[in-house]
Amino acid sequence: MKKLSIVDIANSLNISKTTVSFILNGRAREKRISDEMIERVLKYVNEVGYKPNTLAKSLRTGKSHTIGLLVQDISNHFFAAIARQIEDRAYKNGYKIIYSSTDNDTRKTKELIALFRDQHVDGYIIVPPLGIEADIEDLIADGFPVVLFDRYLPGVETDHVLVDNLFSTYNATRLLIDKGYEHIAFISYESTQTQMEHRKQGYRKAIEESKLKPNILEVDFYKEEKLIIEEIRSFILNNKNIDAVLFGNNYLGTCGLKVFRSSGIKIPDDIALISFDDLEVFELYTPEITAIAQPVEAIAEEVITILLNRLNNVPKDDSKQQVTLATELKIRKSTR
Amino acid sequence: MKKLSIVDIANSLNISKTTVSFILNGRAREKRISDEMIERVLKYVNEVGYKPNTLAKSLRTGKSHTIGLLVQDISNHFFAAIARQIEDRAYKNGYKIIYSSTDNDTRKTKELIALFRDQHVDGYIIVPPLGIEADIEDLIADGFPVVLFDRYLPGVETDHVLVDNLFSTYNATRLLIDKGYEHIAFISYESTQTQMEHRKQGYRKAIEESKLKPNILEVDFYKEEKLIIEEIRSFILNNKNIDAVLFGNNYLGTCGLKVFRSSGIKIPDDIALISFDDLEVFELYTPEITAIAQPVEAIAEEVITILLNRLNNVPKDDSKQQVTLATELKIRKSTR
DNA sequence: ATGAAAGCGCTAACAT
DNA sequence: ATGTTAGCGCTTTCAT
Repeated sequence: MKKLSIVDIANSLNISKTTVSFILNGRAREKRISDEMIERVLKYVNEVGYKPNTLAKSLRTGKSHTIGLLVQDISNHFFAAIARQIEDRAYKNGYKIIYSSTDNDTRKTKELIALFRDQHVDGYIIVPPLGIEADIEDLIADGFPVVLFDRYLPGVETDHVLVDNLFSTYNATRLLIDKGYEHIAFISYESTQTQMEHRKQGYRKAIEESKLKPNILEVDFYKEEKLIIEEIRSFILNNKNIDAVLFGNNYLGTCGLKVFRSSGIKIPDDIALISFDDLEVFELYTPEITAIAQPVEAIAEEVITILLNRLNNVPKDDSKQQVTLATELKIRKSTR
Repeated sequence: MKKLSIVDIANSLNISKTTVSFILNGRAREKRISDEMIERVLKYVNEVGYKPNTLAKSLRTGKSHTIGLLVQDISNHFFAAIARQIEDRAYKNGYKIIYSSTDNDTRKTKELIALFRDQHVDGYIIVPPLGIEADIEDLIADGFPVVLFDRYLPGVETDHVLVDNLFSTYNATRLLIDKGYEHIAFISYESTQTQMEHRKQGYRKAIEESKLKPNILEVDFYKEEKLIIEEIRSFILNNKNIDAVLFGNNYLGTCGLKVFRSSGIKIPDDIALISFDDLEVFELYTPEITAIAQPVEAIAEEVITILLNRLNNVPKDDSKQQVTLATELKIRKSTR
């Protein structure tokens, strides 16, 4: 059973392929094609199970109905959960997703963007690493819709959806302060990415407002887990006065859990703990871990809605859509 | 800056596009094109940053260098972790991934396969729901490489990579029996999918060998979490004699944890617990949960290797590649 | 050793 | 109201 083309359909019906094309693309009315013709074509097409060749269509129209999704790491639950939602909405709207993990690696990301362009991707959803500014600007200059999330690129005007990182850590730190903790550490990455910067600023703001002393550990993102754990461990062990720790993301939070558990540090009696991002493990841990939950569904929803609107040229106006969502501090048992 | 085509290159160089095409596709030698010509073209192409249009190439060659990946749910860690590895290897070998989650929904999967075919995907990696046999057979009949994993479709000859489900649960159940548990329940899905069937059989075999009584709860896969939790809870509460439970997968395992925790059931004192699949939460739970760990990396590695070989027509022989990997029973503290 | 030209399947401007 | 035809950018056969 060879694959049918539009010409085969036209020949079988003794009409021109133009007519078939118009009918198939819903432009029959506009072209004033007779109802019976429409009926006949549709019926036949359906009967023989004809499917237009999307590749040929894309080549002709320049649209691929494909969205490129670049997250930091698809195996991290935060990104996987968002990818899942985006995928759902995209497929429902006739878009396929091609995706990849950037590993926060600028070079890899550059290559990936080139690959996606090459593939005639219609729109981009990107969790941008640093150093990718120019590539994003090129994309935009060439008229591609791109929406960033989780972080943004200062100086690059794009659509993006973020959470209120600064307030989130400010709020969490305040909780700790209000509970009477006085030596609160913040553990994060050596990173100037906006989300991490803002989380640090939120922490600092609360600490300084209360005339406490900030104590920050920034680990190397690219180190392997074992080494990160050791770094955290020696930080904790060398700063005996620490009575509470705020972790900058879910990964660091679980690393912290591993450190405390293996070092026999009791939560919250010895040290209190709050982590950015919520995870099932935080809910199920003993004691349950207080966490800053990002609104995963809302983020995904905003991202894909903005992109789909751009793809359909709505809104007509050119102003960038930049939304900031609130997080929820889930207060559990990891603070006294 | 308009995108350059092969014709532009040819014109600028005052040669024919055929020559350019041959050189670009490494067929210059074979066509005995002069070294200086090759040099000149390559240099120019590089200079102006020309990239061939993959769409046009695909239309012409029928190859898209795209792999379709259909997992049950990309937000489940087991699938996300595998997807991640597959993605890495695929990109390294010049293949893009387009993916989607099937939700174990036959209709959705059928549509997705149709969409992928339509998109001229070169090869398929599928976690098949039931009822998809005919579609898979069509794919194979039409010459597409397809490799299944996690489960297979009895009666359909394909490449696949599985784990030794039967032995895994047999082994885990034996552990429980050896420790003296006598009322061991197995909680799984109402499902005739091979992986679930085999897990059940392994459990049964161990139980029957020891003249114990099997006690199985099978919940509805499609129910929402809350209801599944309630179902598990009432099962446990109505079977007071149960002293150990084996869960059929990671999702069910965490549901079990939630039930025990909220019902005040102590692990392992009141009930022992083992779960299929390993998860960070099992490692960090108090007590640490004994689990059957699947070799995630090995699975991904096998899957993509088999597919890539097929795509490159290696091995030439037609016999199906079917591999079964061993799991590892990580004995921790959830049994006495 | 290099080039002309057909054709992959589709859309759309331009006839009629 | 329907058809003719010229591409989209590429590969590849056939000619020279």
